[in-house]
Amino acid sequence: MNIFAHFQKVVLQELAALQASGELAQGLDLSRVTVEPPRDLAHGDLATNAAMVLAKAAGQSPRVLAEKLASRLAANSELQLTDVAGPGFINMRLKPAFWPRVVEAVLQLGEKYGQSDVGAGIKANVEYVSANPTGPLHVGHCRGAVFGDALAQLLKEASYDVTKEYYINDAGAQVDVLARSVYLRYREALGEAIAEIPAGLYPGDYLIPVGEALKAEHGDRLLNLEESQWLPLVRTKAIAMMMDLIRDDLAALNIRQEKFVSEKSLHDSGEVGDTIADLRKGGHVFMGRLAPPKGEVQEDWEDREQTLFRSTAFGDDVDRPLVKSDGSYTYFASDVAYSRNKISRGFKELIYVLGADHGGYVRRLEAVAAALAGPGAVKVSVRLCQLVKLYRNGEPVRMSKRAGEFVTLRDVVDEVGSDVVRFIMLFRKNEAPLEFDFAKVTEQSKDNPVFYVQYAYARISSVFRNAAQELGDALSASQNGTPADLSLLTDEAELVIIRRISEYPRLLEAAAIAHEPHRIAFYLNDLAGDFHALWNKGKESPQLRFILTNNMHVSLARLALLRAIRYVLGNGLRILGVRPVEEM
RNA sequence: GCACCCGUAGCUCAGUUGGAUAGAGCGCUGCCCUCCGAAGGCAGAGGUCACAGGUUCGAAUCCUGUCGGGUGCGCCA
Repeated sequence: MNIFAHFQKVVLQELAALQASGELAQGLDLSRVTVEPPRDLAHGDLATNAAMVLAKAAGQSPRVLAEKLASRLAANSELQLTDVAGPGFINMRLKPAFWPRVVEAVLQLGEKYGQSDVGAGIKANVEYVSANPTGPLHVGHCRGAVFGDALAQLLKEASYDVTKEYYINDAGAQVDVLARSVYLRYREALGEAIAEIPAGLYPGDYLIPVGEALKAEHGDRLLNLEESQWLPLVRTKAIAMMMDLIRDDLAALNIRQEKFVSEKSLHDSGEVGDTIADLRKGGHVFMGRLAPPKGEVQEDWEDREQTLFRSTAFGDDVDRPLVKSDGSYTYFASDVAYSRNKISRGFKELIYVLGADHGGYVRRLEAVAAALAGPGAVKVSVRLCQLVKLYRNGEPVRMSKRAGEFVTLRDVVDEVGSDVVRFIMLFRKNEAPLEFDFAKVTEQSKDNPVFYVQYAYARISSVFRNAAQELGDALSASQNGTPADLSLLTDEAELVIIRRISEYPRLLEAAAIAHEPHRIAFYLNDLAGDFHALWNKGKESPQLRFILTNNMHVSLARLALLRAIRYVLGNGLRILGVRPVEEM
């Protein structure tokens, strides 16, 4: 139940009636007609911009058109009063009897309340994390991981057919470096003294178990082989174990992607070559020269003719090379093949969650999809996540790049818990930098949104524990179908909450369309604030408490409202991937 | 040099994709509470939405330019 969508329909019906009676021109563009909550409650419960949007095309003044529409809306049985305000807004106030229906709808729909069908029938692919399989995830991966996961869930709640995906970069030079690093650990496992890890290799201790696994599997047989012989073996084993490590890290954040695509497999299967052939057929590939990059002077710049993808035809800044000077494919070439792979699996929306340092990739990813699928056939949406700065009691956490001295994702999750990490990472829009202070995020106070929201949920749960004792049978009867009289919810603080709850479906839909899960987090913080305010009123005025043994009807109505609040809090937290807590 | 992101209260940030008198938390000021319905409450002050133009009924939001901060710019992945 989305009351704004509901009354938008009502407004459109009345506009059609005006057209039928000749009071309004035919053939108007009605797509911009909206029904929204007004910014100021004094204006009413709903407002429509219909008159202002249509005035020009209809050849009428906004105020006159608004008056006509308002007088028709005034006859609606659900509306108490309508009036025209400002430049032509129509403000509508709902009859008080309408609000209980919102609460009823929440209680009836429960965990489904707020879900939308805007994405029905749309296959969407959300690719996130996709870190190189060369070691454990570090804190920098946290934000994209949480963002991608929450976005995927948000889209699911809006009925998109979502696949959560990870692209394994297992084909480049960095995995050969990984293999050589592991080979050293293998020799170490066999008893050799390896001293310091040479520069250019991965020094981390997390590779020691890989060396030992190789020893267990092969004994000392690999020692006598040429590098060209042992490297593929070692590499395969190392990548597999690194991916297990990464999957464990993600699991610690309750992230489980359902599809892992290997870059190497795109080469092995011939898809990279096929894709370039496709592009060539489409006239998107040519031999040409690139201008040297501006800015920083590149000493090893070599002007040469090379195989290029004409991405400038789709709005990119420069054309992109597909083949390196040694004849092998570029990373970009396998990226193109991966795009084609996704498109061939039927996805209509390709969502990439990347770090802010990948801003330069947006245009070329859009260009690739347009070239492969045709302009506009597949929607590409790149979400860039800005950096996370770590603090401890206000002091920046220093991270040395030497010798593996970085803060891992696991360090952070182990210290504060996945719920805190997830909520904080989502309590900022993705393109803004984020500060993460270990002290602040675990603080139990109003300015810590994680605590504030979870506390609201826990407080409600606590009310129900007490109510079960104090109200007993009457409570269980009301939960088993005997409806509470919700018209008894008349306090302003209660109505504020019902209004807030009524906005949730609209908010969820907008957040899904905009790919902005942070809106859910902010909404939950607001809803929690409304609830805490109501709770505090009950401290001042005992007659506003939830559990009233001397006024069972009011008490049951308020408990019904609390149940509705708890559903909405729970539903929102589910999108964020944060567990609700029954008690603190 | 070019491209992209950002610029909103003293601080940290929201702002329902163009709506009405721009909001929240912290901090500040003033009252209230010492209550396990605990991990405080209520109220107030605080704004040239970086700046200058433009688009229209209407702009923090869209377009152009300027200033400031961040990120990136072939044969790495």
